[in-house]
Amino acid sequence: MVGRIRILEWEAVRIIESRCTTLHHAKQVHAHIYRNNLHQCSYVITNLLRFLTNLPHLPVQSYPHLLFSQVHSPNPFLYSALIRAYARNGPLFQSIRLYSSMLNNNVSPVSFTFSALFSSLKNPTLGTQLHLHAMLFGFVSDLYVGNTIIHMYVKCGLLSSARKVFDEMPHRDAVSWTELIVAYAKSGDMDSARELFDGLPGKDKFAWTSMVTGYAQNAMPKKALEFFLRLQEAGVETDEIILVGVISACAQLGVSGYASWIRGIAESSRFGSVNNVLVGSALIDMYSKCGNVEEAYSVFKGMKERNVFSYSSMIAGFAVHGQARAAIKLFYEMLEAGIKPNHVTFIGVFTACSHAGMVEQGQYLFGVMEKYYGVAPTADHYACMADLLGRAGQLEKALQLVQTMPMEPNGGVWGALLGASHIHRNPDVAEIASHYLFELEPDNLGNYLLLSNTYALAGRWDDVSRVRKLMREKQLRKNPGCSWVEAKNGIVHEFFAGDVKHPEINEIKKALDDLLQRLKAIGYQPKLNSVPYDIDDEGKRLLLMSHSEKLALAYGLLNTDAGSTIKIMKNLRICEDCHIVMCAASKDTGRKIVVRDNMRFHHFLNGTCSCSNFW
DNA sequence: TTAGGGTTAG
Repeated sequence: MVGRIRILEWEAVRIIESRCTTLHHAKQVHAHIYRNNLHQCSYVITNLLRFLTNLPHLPVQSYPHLLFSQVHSPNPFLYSALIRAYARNGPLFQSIRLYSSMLNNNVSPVSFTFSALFSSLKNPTLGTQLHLHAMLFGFVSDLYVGNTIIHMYVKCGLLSSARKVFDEMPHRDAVSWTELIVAYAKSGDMDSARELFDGLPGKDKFAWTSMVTGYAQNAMPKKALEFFLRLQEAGVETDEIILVGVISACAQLGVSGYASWIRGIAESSRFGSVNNVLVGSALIDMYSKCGNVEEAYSVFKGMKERNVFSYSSMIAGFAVHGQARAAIKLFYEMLEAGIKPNHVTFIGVFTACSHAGMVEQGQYLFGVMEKYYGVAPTADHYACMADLLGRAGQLEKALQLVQTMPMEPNGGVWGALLGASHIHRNPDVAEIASHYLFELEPDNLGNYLLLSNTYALAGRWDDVSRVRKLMREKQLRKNPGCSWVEAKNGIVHEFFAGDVKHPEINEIKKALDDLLQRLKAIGYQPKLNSVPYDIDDEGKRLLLMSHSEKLALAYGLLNTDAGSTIKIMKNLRICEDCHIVMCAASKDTGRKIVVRDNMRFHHFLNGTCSCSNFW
């Protein structure tokens, strides 16, 4: 008889494994189990639960508990399986209650009990208590339990506790290492991640990927590329996740040479943009950040499948390149394709409206985003609206919106208002915005500069010195302006404001001087009030001449083929005078000039800019 | 029974 039951149990588990793909099937299988009088068998029900928990979107609260309650004397594995079910799909307190009732019924936990408890736990108090229990029952030296405890501490943000567990583990595996490497990377501590990685004996694909994506996510794109090359040398096969990390690194570098290099690698792998929505979306973002929005769109068009990421990246791409109408059009195409926009999509849409002065369109969509599309506006969306109204010159309305918004305005909101006050030279609104900003972001230098420049534009030099003094007291120093330009051999040259170090500086200065003379002949006047210092006009003229983007432009004119686009990147916002010069130079030389500043892209062609002077 | 993922504004 015993043997017969064992065969039946085994048979039931086999049926569970082959048939339980939906809740409906699970119920059929359960009926079969009941008919065969196996519904009290912990082993069979544990397996059924295991499959149920892996099925997505199941009402785990009721059905699994029903299964469980039919078993008269559940064994520790069945308890643990239900604990895991509750830990995964909630409510969490049920899993803790089950654990206590297990102890009360004198059922001793097994290691699986603890890994089930820890797997989804994010409560540090509970986590620490259960860690103690695991120690008392002698399970902390178990590899799985140790790994889930590390996982739990990482989720709770207690990195040092996680590290302590790691250091004390008698046996570790690749999971233990990677879990910690990723945790350090996510916390921004790439040095510790690197240290662990270097000490890892057998570096597998997960570990390599974590380093590449970690560097990419922490704005260290060159390091990310370096590790990608090392990963290839180590013979690790590239997959879509690695590619996405490297593509994102290339996007940050913004250099077209790197872009076409990684594109080639991606397209010649199994993970090309046509079939892989992840790689495709990353490429869209990369091309638009490299200044090539046409290529971004061509990747987008070529994709077989598109999701909310692909659409949102493309919309944001159009937005920062000043193609607002294309962005809005794509937004409506997205809706027609049945893809639900998310909060990021709306940021892109509002940015587009804002840079094109499309106030009514933006306000309309802001008004209906929750009602029609189920996306509740966040403070970030309010920041976009403050920007939209503010840029369009409706500063009072923008201020009113900020003062009546339903949540606490964040730095972005006041920052948008301050930026708009600067554009429209309104020191009064600028003062209100900076009052809050200096509280929220006391060390953000840009805010002090905007306020001081707004005072300067209004000629309020006493206030300028007051803000500058504040900056000195806080020991905030201005980042030097810096620009990069791609020469025709793909090498990137760097220029600082007032640069004298470049080996060809004399030729560059001569070329710039010649250009400015020609531009003056067709009416260019240096915009002296772009200089926020109280110095004489000649000093202002010299300072403007030495701006890094002008040096980069002159270098680009000397070192790129006639007819090709000159691509310049700048770490700060382009100044009004440089913007005028770029416009005029594009007409004078017949060249297309693309400038990526820290805000957006400017496409200069035949005397005009894609931003329509909205930036 | 635990580990790597793309879109965001001032």
